[in-house]
Amino acid sequence: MSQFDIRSFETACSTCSLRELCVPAGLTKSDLEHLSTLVSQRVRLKRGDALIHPGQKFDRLYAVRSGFFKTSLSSPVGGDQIAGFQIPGEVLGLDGVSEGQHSVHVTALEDSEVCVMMYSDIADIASQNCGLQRQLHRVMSREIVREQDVIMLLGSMRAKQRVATFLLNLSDRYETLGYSAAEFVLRMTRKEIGSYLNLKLETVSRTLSQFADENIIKVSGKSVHIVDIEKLRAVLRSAE
Amino acid sequence: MSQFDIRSFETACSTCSLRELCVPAGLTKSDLEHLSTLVSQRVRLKRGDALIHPGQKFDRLYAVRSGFFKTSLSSPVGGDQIAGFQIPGEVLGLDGVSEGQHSVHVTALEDSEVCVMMYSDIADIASQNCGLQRQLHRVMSREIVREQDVIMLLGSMRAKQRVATFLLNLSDRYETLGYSAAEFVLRMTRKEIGSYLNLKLETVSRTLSQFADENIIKVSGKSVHIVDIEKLRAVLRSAE
DNA sequence: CGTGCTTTTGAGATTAATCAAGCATGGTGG
DNA sequence: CCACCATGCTTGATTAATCTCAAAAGCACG
Repeated sequence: MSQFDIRSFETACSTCSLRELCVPAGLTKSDLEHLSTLVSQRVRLKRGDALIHPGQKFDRLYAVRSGFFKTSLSSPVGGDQIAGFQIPGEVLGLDGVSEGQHSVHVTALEDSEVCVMMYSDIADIASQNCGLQRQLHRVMSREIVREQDVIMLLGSMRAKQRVATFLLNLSDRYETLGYSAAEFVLRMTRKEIGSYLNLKLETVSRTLSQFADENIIKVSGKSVHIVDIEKLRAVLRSAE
Repeated sequence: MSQFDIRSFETACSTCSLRELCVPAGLTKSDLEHLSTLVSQRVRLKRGDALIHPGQKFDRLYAVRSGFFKTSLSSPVGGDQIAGFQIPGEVLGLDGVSEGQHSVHVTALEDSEVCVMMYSDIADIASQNCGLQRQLHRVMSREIVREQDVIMLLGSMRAKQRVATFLLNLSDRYETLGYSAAEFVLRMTRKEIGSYLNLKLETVSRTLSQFADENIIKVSGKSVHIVDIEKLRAVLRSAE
């Protein structure tokens, strides 16, 4: 993917503002020194650029440094299904380890930057460094658990509950990053939300309008303001 | 879970009939010697026994040696959602690595046996043995990809396509184990199939009957005979 | 300051859920 | 070994949730 603007290495993991949320989380200072040799480069992407596409050879992992990504799967039935949205601190490319090539499509939804880690380097360093090995396992397992959450979202909820879960999840993750949990901008379209939640875009729009009518949220285009987070949580418990 | 019948170690991985389908797949002979020290014990479970329950401390992984399992998630909305079925050669417990405790429920659907591998042993050995480290990563990544398949199943298919996908997937996996791809016994109830596919049991039953009417399969209770696998595959492509 | 894409909203169609009844199956005890 | 009971399965009729089709309004970008 040589069309990208490649920046030389500037910030070490040990001084990165994301270090507590990203791969370095929980590593000791000496582990971190090992890790820092790992990030071989950074890549900048413009909105709409693909970072990973199906069939692409796997040899590296990415950590989102800034921006916003979507991960989608191409259905054998036709069409794409969005499996997740990634924000800074989250890792991309883990699907490729098993077969040596990627099965997913990863696209930047806004101008973004990722840190590149060669898998061969990771494997080398992990075998010398227990903490880093453990952390790699944790990152992979976290992805397994995250996908289980998506399976539950799709498998056991009504439209209102899906949209509520989606908003609460985004809110949590933005809060973890130090942003407002109550106000944020949706980086994706209604259609993309629908693809993720297995709803049509009209249903997403209607559900958001309904939440607004009930004074749970305020929506204006892509900006969302969660007015009453308890009511939003209550939607999950409601039977309807 | 000390109520289980624990058998002492009898068969080494290197001579296990599942070695090409299980954790040992792709390892060299010397890797295998390392691996064999890993399987500390076997556990037998009776139908209905729980192997893993939510909140349980994570310290080991399991490989299915014989039998049949279901993995389910408890929904915050209430009720359970089945996230997958596991047959011999498949690995259980990977969700626990990230937080040190399990989030899933794993239950035997028939009398079964699993090989137990302590995670601390795995980590030790993997750091000395590249092949095994790589294989562990592959196993975890395969689980990520498997779950992506479930997300797609739930997110982009109609009832007929879901049931067809379910049958084709089971057929493939049984074939890999050396069993018939055309005839097999469903180990789970219609309700459990429905929970996995996000359909009600009546819909599962109706869809199976419909496939039978169209001479795609023969069904008699829990036994399934795939009569025309091409027609079954064609269901996936059909728009309706 | 259009022009095209996204979003909203409405009305009607469709899929699968729900409710309901009877039938098969498998395990149990006489 | 058979009868019985509990559980699981099938099938039908109706209902509810979401999709589809349609039209207009809002926005964003060139």
